[in-house]
Amino acid sequence: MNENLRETLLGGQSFSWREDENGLFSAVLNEKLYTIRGLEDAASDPFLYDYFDLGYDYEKAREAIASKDDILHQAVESTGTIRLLKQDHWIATISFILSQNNNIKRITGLYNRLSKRYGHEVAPGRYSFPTAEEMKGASEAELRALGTGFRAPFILDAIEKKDILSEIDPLPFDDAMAKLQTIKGIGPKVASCILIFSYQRREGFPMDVWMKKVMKEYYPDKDPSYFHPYEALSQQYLFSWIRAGS
DNA sequence: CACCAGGCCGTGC
DNA sequence: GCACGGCATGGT
Repeated sequence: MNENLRETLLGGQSFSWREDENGLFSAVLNEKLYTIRGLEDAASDPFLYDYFDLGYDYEKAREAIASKDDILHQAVESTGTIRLLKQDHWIATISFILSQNNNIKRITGLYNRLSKRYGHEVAPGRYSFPTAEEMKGASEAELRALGTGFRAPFILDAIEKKDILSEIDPLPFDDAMAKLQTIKGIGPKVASCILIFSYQRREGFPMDVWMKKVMKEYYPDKDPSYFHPYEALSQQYLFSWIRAGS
């Protein structure tokens, strides 16, 4: 089994995780500090089993994607298995609002500053990401002071409209996309990330600056439906591949 | 100094 | 409908 846990956890779908000098991954989730070395440490924990989507056959998907065309074959073979995490709706929403016109390193920094400021300490020096309720009293000036910049009013709007997040699940994909985009600062790219990495919608295909490059160069006459039924996973492999230098 | 980062909003046509 | 500038901040 060739799993690329580092790419899954630190490659841009979650900003909750960090890797220490011994190769251990840790994150505060579900009011607990989780520390794992590999997926085998997650299988026995019900929360992590769900979070890591362990019930899905990623090996089968990987093979299906790799056999689709030469580019996908290269992309898949360039890395180990990438999974689609099942993250908390609120955390994913704020995370990807923070992600716009930003880079992974700085997004992670903002995530941690919000946690320290509005969350609570769960283990020494480790803070939970704040719930919408915990962020309720935040002001725009305060959020800007933490470095969120022009995204500050978007976060405030998300707090205001947090109830939307519990109404997404039953909706068809396009309706779910549209509903998420009623929150300021959420456009098509951010909405698709939220749907994939929190609502298990595998038909999402986030188009960021990297993926626009991939599509223009390798799939000029194609659109995301070409990758059906593995849109999201194909996108993850292509994203990882192009970002690593193809 | 420039340009970029897992984009979106407001405006103008 | 599409094109464009602006936007906070930190890194290269």
